[in-house]
Amino acid sequence: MDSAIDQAGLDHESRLEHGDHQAVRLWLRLLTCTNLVERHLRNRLRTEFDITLPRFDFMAQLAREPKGLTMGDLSQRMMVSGGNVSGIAVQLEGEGLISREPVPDNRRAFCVTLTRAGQKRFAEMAEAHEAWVAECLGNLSGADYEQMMSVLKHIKLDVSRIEP
Amino acid sequence: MDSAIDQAGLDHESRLEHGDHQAVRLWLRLLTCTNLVERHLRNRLRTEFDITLPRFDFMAQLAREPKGLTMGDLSQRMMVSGGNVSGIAVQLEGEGLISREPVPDNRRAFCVTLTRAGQKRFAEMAEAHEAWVAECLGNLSGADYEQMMSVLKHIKLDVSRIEP
DNA sequence: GAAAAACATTTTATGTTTAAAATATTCAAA
DNA sequence: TTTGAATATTTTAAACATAAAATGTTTTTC
Repeated sequence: MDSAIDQAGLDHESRLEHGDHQAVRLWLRLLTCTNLVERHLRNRLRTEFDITLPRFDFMAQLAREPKGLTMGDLSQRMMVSGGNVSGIAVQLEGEGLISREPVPDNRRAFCVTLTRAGQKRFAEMAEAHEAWVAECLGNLSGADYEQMMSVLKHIKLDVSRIEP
Repeated sequence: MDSAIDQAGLDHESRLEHGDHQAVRLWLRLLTCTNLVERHLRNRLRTEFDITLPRFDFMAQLAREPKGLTMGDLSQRMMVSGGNVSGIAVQLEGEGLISREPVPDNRRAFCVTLTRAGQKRFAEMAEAHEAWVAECLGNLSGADYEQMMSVLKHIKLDVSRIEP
């Protein structure tokens, strides 16, 4: 299991040399932290709902777009490759949680929506998911929260400026 | 390529509903941001050094432990499973970048070290890598940096308290 | 000192992820 | 209108990831 991983202070940050720059230190801590939370959420989704994080993300995107999304939209919003979305869609369709219908005026595209069953299932999962996230990240002051949001937005901008 | 992903403001955060909690907003922004940087670094390592991020991480761990590490140490520090580390080690050994030698007083364990060639190759990559990270995260004030480090450490503690 | 437990690693099976190639459709000129 | 470019998706191949089983080694315990 993960016990070997969780037990000690040995993680990505252990890669540090004395003279490394601030930026590298921050990056490794950011990576460690995000991986930790992501792994936690992934485990809980698997053990409590028998679903993977990508499938949950897929359904989450659809949940807030009742009109449906195309495969391309989903790929973009989930920030993963098209082939990936394609594979997930086949599985979720097989389980009856989503439906894919042709778009009238564009025979290349599919319109993907949550089925009634998919909506119900997602609602249950979303509630639990939100509580788990709050356990991980909910312990911050309002000021800390605002600061993080602001700095992260700044970083996001910097990165997207590099590779257009 | 990734162009479809990089072009717009549509990403994980687009999953948000109006009433969602602070914690979820912060989590999605954290995830988006980390993925963005990670993808950027992965792409540059691939295009400029023809190496994957996991292999780079593997070598980075060894670079700062000239005495070498066991497979278990590497698994722990990289926060991945043992089987995974095993596969990467076979490849890097095949390329002559690392060596695995038996440990005198424990015939179960291997001592993994960078070869001379591995050290040389890693030094080149590390320099470039540090510059790339600085491009992404180097644009923060000292105060922002300190704040981020502190909040992330706090989150890390919170998460590790949940699942022991 | 033998049996049992713990340890370190590899192997196996399964699944995820990505980039790139393939397929099919739509749009824009010339 | 047919050539070519752009779009939307799926398929493919390779790398990566995990859990669980298998192998061999060390330590504990009785």
